[in-house]
Amino acid sequence: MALLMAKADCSECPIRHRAVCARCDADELERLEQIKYYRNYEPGQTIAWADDEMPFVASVVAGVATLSQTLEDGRTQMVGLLLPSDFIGRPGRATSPYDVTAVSDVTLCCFRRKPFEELLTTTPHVSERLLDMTLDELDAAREWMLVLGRKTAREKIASLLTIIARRESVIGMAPLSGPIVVNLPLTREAMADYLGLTLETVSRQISALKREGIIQLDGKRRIVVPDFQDLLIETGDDMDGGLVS
Amino acid sequence: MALLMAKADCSECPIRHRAVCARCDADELERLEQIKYYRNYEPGQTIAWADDEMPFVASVVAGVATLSQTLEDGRTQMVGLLLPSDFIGRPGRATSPYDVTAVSDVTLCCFRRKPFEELLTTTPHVSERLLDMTLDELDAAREWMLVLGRKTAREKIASLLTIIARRESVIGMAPLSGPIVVNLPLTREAMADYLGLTLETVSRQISALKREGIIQLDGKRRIVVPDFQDLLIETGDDMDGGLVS
DNA sequence: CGCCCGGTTGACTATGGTCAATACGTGTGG
DNA sequence: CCACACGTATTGACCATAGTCAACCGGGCG
Repeated sequence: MALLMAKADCSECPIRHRAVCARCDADELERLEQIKYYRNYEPGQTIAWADDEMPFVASVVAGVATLSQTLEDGRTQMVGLLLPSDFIGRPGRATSPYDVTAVSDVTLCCFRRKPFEELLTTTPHVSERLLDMTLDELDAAREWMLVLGRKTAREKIASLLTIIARRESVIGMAPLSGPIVVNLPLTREAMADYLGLTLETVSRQISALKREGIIQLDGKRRIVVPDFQDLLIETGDDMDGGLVS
Repeated sequence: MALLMAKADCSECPIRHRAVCARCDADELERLEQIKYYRNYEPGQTIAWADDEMPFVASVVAGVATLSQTLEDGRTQMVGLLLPSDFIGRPGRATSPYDVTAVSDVTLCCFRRKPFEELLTTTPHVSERLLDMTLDELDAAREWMLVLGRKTAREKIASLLTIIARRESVIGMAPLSGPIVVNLPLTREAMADYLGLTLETVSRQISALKREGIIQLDGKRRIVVPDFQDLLIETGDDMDGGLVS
């Protein structure tokens, strides 16, 4: 279960060097500490409804959350996967056009909106970092557009697994060669919503990849990849990008 | 054909109040003038290849350009449609992961990379505006993810037309009720690349919408929409959003 | 005139969606 | 302790949407 830290010291924070506060010095950190507070959410809990007021912006400290949009008739598309250090909310706007939902136990480091916006104008280290993070998210969204628009179901599944594997490895859990383990916190339905597929197709394609030995299942939510290169080939991407044997 | 302005005065610039320089005062504008120069491109011309060095960042002054990604086997996905006032390039990175292509005659207002990056750190009005524009693009990309992942071919076409219509109306050419005219500068193939479809499917769906009287063609690149509400219904979106009667 | 490019249309196919039955795991209550 | 129910996942049969391949149209230009 999620820690119930009252107001942990920023210098101890697990996302200290990757979140919006990454470039802050001790002085700036102190100003952030003034306006921050933690909140915890349980799996399945809604953090914010689309177009509702959100009194804060926040960093994900632990856990996984999603951003998603839903059409009138129920079709939904996930548009963001929020892992630790990712930022939630838009400065200068009190509502988010997306539903924000906790997928696992989630801990947020929240900042009251108004003071945070003031801080943005007075603290270049924060606004610069936020610009950088936003540009990264824009690149990620555009990469995802390629997946949604042009890849086959099998390639979509492989792409999702490689992206989660890569992000886990950045967070520092595993190297990206040899057999690796991917903890995917998503249900089949959530994967389908992310990939623009139905949950049946997701299930079938995962079964196919398993049958062919490209992945192995260890329970429903843990996937073992014996050879990451094999999985990369299935994504349909340029795979010469980098390592030569 | 595109104007060949040597170094027009910023205060005369058609995108003065919407581009990255929108919030600059006379003083800041002057510093921008120092490092700017114009470049023109012809339809079909490549402005930048993916992963090649770009010595500048730029604002689109006139014309239409696209951002796109291509897989090894030739499948391509457009990930951005650049209209006047849109920004090209990423500060802090010398290459773009996308192909940038002129679709019509294009005029860019270019800034040499290094001086522009220095300006970013010293001129909050520019960096704030850039953050805002980037957040807008992120929202647009995410809206597009919904189109790519969850909409039918017909809904995709309708969505593209409404988006272009909306952007043209912002630029100040037309109201959004009653019969409106959409100038779409894209070939069927470019539309297909944007929508994640084949050009045949684009052609068929446009024919279907025409047959049903929702749109009329005036030449190949000009579309008349007799009733914008009818088109909105075809997008599959929430259409109660706003106007009552 | 004839070619080329962009567009349209048709016939057929394939990929992924729909609907439905079945399996599996976990927590609840008799 | 077992029975059951519920949520999640798998699998199958069938179908619909969009993709493929190919023929044809029409305007502009050498």
